[in-house]
Amino acid sequence: MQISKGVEWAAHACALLTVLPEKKGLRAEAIATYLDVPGAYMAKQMQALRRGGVVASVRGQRGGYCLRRAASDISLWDVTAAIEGHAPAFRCTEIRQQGPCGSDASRCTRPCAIAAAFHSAERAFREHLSRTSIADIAVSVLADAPPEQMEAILAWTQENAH
Amino acid sequence: MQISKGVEWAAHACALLTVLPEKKGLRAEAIATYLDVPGAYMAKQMQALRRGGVVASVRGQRGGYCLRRAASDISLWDVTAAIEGHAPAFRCTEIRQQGPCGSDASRCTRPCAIAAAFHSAERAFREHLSRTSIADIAVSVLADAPPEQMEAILAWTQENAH
DNA sequence: TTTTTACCGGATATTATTTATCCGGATAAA
DNA sequence: TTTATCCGGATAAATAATATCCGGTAAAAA
Repeated sequence: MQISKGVEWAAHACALLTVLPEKKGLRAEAIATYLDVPGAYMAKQMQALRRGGVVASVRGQRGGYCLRRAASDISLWDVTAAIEGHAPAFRCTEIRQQGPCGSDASRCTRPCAIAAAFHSAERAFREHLSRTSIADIAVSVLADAPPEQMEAILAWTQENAH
Repeated sequence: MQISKGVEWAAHACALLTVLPEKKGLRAEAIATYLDVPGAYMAKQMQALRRGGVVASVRGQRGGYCLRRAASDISLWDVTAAIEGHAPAFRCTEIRQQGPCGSDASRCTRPCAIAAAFHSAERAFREHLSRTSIADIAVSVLADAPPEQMEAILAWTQENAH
């Protein structure tokens, strides 16, 4: 039961994009350099974020990525779902229908009690993530940063934004 | 973000063990036959359940597995943790300390905001599973079963219990 | 119009995890 | 002593996660 590290990278990338000047974008390679992660794979995650509607992309020279909505309107669940997909983590293989005492398929209209419990727990997980926005993350990160780091971040983004 | 199917098998196995007569056990191979899953791998999951304190085992001839506590005192989280381990699904790699604007390690006493959000969501997931017991599952399964299936289950367990 | 730069999508390779089997040893009943 | 079972480790195959590369497309700049 592991969450891929692409989710962590994507979340940090979104937090970085919040400090971007209006109407500007950051290249995938620049984001990878900022986070110190492999560029090619980071680019893959950015494409997934785009397909998930989290970020917008501009192609060609002076292209790059920026958030598609206000950071307060993008949740950690949006980011997670974009990278990992919407498929439930618990996969019910209908064991109750198997074996010498298996239930008849026609009788299995209601979901299996075990699957129902896991899906309910996953719903709680999702709702928790849905309540935390990228804006919340960015605020928390910047609140902990000393003034000189804040300046460094702003300077870096100004320098690398397209 | 997948939950291994060993968890599903283990949960069904525990539900089966609830209908076992007092002081009796079921062999790993018998459990596998009942659920119609590979015997060798099912045996592995039963060993994990034992290490996790969920079931007790008796070795030698007429050996087998039985629940270690009352079914109402075993939660789906106990089962999940026994199979998948207690490690959090989200692994923070301290990206905030990396790259050209990374934070100094000495300043990172509080957990990263992203990691904190995921761990909080996971806690909600765990607490949900902790509130569902194997007894709840068993009751729900048996409530849906027609009388002839209930008889078949009881007959099968009587026949295969040691 | 041509060149340059960057995203896009697919193919591919590598590594880790999951799924699955097997075997020798320990244990307890027959 | 024999038989049946769990136990733990080694091993192997299948699947998923991690990572790279390349040809294509789009858009700006020269």
